[in-house]
Amino acid sequence: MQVRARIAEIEEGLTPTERRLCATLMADYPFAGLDTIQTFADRTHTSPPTISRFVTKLGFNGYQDFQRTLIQEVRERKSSPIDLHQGNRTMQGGFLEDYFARAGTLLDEASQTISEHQFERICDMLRDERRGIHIIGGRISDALALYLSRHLRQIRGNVHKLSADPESWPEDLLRMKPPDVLFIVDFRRYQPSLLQLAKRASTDRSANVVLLTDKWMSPILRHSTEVVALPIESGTVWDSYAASLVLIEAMLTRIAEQDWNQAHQHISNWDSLRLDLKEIKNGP
Amino acid sequence: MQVRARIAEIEEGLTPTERRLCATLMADYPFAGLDTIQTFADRTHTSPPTISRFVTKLGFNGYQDFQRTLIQEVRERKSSPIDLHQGNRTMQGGFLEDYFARAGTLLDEASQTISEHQFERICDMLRDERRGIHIIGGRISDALALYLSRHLRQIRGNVHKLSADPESWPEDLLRMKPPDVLFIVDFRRYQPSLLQLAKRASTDRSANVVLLTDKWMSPILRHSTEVVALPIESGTVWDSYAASLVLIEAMLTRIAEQDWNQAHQHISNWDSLRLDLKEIKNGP
DNA sequence: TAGCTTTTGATAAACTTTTTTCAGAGTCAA
DNA sequence: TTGACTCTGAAAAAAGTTTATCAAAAGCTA
Repeated sequence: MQVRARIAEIEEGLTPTERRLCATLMADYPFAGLDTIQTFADRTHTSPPTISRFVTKLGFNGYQDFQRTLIQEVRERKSSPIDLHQGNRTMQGGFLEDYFARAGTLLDEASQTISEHQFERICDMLRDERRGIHIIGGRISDALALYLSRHLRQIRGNVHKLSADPESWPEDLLRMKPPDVLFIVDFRRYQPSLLQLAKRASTDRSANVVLLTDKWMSPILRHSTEVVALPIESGTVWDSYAASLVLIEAMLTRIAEQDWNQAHQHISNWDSLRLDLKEIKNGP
Repeated sequence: MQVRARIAEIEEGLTPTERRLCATLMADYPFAGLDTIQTFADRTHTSPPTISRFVTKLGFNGYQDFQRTLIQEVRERKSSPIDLHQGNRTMQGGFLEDYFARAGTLLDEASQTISEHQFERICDMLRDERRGIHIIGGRISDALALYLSRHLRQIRGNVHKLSADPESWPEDLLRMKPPDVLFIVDFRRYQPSLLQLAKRASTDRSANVVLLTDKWMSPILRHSTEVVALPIESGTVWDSYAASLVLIEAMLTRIAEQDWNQAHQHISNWDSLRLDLKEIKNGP
């Protein structure tokens, strides 16, 4: 309650008209301050200059500065439920239970973040057998990329997992051709090398770049055909990638269900192949 | 959710760049839209005209109209904070929303499955620097094992990720010594080779085997010191490993928080090393 | 009441933000 | 490849918003 506090502090030294401003602001805090200065003036039957002087007295650097501060406050209040949990955690003693609850919240948020349409578009792309699929992740998110590629390979062919090592990327780039898809998982902190890769893939190789990132937006955004930004803040010292995993699973499920016969065929082939290999390995 | 809904409606007819705007807005909804048009353009690496056209397509009467609508939404949501999570649940949405809901259910079940005590015991083991930690997963769950090992390595030393290839296991086994931990992630379908590994590790090398499996119980059960069985049935053709990921994240968080100084030291070292390798930090 | 100070709003200037215009880049079909 | 088309951003124009100036009004003191 930064602004509220400031007002309380200096209210003594204000003029009668300015006190009216305070009252109006408090009555509809903080939204009264989010209108234009003109609207605010009309509502209080004063004039823009009066408002302007008022916020300056409050210590702000103009009306726009004041507004930005208010928005910031609203934004922070939104996330405060999570902070509340943090306080209660030690009291309740249920670290694990609490953590699972937080992850659940992340999932709820995530399902709002991506539209069904976009989801279908991405699935369609990944399902399309005419397209080669190239998958890579950042340092940490690479585990997710790996997960996707392993499973996708069970459903369809022509799936390539790019190595984390940039040395091998030139070859990978050469293998990409127009309708192909480069699926990148990139969470903060973003790696410049991946950005380069995405740039090359989209400009030189005309690949469709699909980006899975967080709300701070990997710079790869610029080179992407599709961008999905998921919540990752767990309210702890570590980010949580639960939403990403679930999204990836949802995609795989969707792709597999759409043409179940084909997918099933693939899985069967793949399984029988595994058995063969195992027998070979185990030997006599 | 007026604006959200409008976006979902017309998303089909949008250009790639405009879809990126959607993603950015959704990722930080609705605050991304409360900045100036210039700031929004910068964040999305586009230009003000693009944003302006976008909101017009959305049916607004200019950017300021758009902003006012967003503020109105915030104002209304403020009075009923619960509806974000509960309200939409009952409304049966599309595939994606449904899938996320199912995953949420899995998490709820999972938090009942493992006791806080057991959780603490496992964390204590993994935190103990005197023990070497050896990690491996089955074919598909290996991605989870990889995730665990990558992150654990940020917190403490002496963490080994075993290769999926049994050829290299003899060496790995030789490296294990009494108080060490072998952390195995094994979901159906279980691999006989992993069972062999677990058996050797526990009998010949006296390692503590910690097993993360599903309710059908990997046969490794017999050789394990600790067993955690998580729900994985998503109600679709594919199993979901969301609960496992969240559990692993919870463990990492717990371990890191417990001795934050030490973990922080590790992370800092690790980060500075990364910076030397010319990687950038991003985000707030 | 006169004279002084403080407060306020009309106006206009300064500034910021948004929209329009226009040309170049890219895409697609023939 | 060409030509028609769409998409995008730079620059300029327009619109909108905020602040500075200044004079009138109000309050206060003698």
